[in-house]
Amino acid sequence: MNSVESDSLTDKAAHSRNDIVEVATAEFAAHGYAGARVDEIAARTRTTKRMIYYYFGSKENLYLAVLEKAYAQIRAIERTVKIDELAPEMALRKLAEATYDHHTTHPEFIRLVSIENIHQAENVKRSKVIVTQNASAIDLLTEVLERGAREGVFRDDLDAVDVHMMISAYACFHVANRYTFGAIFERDMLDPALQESHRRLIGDMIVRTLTGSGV
Amino acid sequence: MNSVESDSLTDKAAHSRNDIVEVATAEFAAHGYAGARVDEIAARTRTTKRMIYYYFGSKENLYLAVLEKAYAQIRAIERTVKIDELAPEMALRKLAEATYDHHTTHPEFIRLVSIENIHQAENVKRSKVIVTQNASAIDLLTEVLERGAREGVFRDDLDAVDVHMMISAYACFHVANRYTFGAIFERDMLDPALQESHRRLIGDMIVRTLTGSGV
DNA sequence: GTCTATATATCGATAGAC
DNA sequence: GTCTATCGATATATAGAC
Repeated sequence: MNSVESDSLTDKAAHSRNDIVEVATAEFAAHGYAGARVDEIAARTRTTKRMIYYYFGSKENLYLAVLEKAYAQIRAIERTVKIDELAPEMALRKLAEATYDHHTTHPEFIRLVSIENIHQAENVKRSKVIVTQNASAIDLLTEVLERGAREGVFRDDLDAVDVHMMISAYACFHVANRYTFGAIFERDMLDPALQESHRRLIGDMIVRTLTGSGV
Repeated sequence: MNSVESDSLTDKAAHSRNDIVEVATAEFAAHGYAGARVDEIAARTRTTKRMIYYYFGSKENLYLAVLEKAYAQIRAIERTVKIDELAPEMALRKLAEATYDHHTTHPEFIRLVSIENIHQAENVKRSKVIVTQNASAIDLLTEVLERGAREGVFRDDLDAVDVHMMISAYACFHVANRYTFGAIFERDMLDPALQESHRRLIGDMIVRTLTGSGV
């Protein structure tokens, strides 16, 4: 009996569950909720379709599990930025870049959000944990904006939700609309050769909107 | 025989086709491609399911017809702006506002674009007319940016596709992510009470990104 | 907990009369 | 061109042995 087989049953079960959720994430992100096939998910795991229903009960519950795991992973985006050590403009730029980096490296998450919006966010609404965890995403932003406003470098007529909206819009669009945009303008927004300039652009956009003047 | 019934057969056929496409647009936008039901579309038209297959041959072809009609309607967004009569900053602001106005008043279109991206734009790619028509969306923008750069009011390291990306991102996000954003931050981005300020914000954002300076 | 086999429902697509 | 009725394929979900 080798080390893998000697795992306890509960560990194996947890592993199976994770395996299923991981494959299901890819499947839902690739084909939408209705387009995803439970058979296909089962075929790509080491378990069977019977086990999916044994663990999750239904396709809908499996989708909810996928959604909660995906949303759980973005809690910590802002924590990588050391807000207090930076001038407000630089802190704001770093926060924008952190969101940009996360979204461009987690396309499945963005696609799941798109799918969820097609269904009017009914599953997100149902999950208390998703809402409360993610609403805190604007806490650090609020801090930075208030400090910048106190110091007189930021305008004070935009709140953190407004700014988060602009940041998310730019970062989401890169991933969510990659294919139609690429087809029409013949430019892959996620081309590695463009990453550096697009990363600079989101910082410019946000900082200038908060600091600049314009007609 | 009244005026309606005296319509020629071809007119009636065209009317039926339009009726089907219109209902199908709502159905696809509401449930995604796989989630949309041909039976449901038929039930909401004055024709029958048999007629849908008679006219369009398949669900996929019907979806393509829906997509082409939706994309055809956005050709003229920029034409409403009298570019030449305005200073570059104001022209740019007006172009951004025109896109914002279009997207926020055509949610079905934005939802179809989201759905199309889930399917990696395979249908948009198949339609030559969609690609060529929409690629021209940046022509006026190019003009304005070049004029602004010549006059020294705009930076010259961003091209029209970059700027179009920022504008589209902001405008699309409002509609496409309305529900998850609303669920998490308890703010409806399309609330009429916010429309004026959000419309001003997209203008600020774009103009300041092009003109301003920032850390 | 895990397998094979199968029930049950639904959906896209079609037959054939008029 | 338009209808009713229905086929055939496929999908979610479950039965029951081990």
